[in-house]
Amino acid sequence: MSSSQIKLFDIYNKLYKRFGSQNWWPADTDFEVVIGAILTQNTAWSNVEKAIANLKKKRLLSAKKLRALKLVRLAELIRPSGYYNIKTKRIRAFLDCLFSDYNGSLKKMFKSDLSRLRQALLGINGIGPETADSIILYAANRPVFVVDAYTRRIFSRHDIIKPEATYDQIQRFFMDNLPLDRGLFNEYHALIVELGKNICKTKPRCDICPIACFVK
DNA sequence: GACCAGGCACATC
DNA sequence: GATGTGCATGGT
Repeated sequence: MSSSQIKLFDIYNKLYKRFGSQNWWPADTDFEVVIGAILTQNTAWSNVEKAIANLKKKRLLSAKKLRALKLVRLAELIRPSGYYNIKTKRIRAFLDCLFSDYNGSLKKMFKSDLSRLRQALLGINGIGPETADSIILYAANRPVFVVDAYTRRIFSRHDIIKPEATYDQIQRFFMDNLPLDRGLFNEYHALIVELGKNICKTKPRCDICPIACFVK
């Protein structure tokens, strides 16, 4: 094993030991994962939960129901998640793609091979690499590594990646140095988020960041 | 009241 | 290609 491989396994093991299984994604259906992935863009999950709860309460959390909903009504329901006007358009854009290209069926959409699925998702306005990969990993159950702000912050602080590395470069680093295991990728990303939520809020904390005791 | 959160698109240079 | 800005609510 290379030193990068050893480091990534070591960090994973330490995170798992510290935080345990995260059981991601917190959703009842694949469609809920998709909506949650869009709603959580640059947003605290606690706010997303309120928006999802609104949709669930009205029994609207399905592709068909949401598609039939007026945009102002959708915006009103997802309001607690913030950026609600933009997110309304993004959800709509996803649904447009889902219905025009896959007959409204997530199952059909997820059947295409991994790179075609990723390209299709990235082609939707409002779905960038992290949202696309979250959908692919946590809804389509395919092995892609999800990179987020915490991943960059934590791993660059520990000199494992460069802070200026692109999304694709960081993703490649993880996927080149870990087995392509969707269970592992699922848990690893969730653990990184859990660590980030707990301690890695602002840059100046780096020196006293408790992650040091996990990594070093 | 400031700062942040599981991003992304778009404008401008 | 790099850098800056708008989008918005709710918790600390």
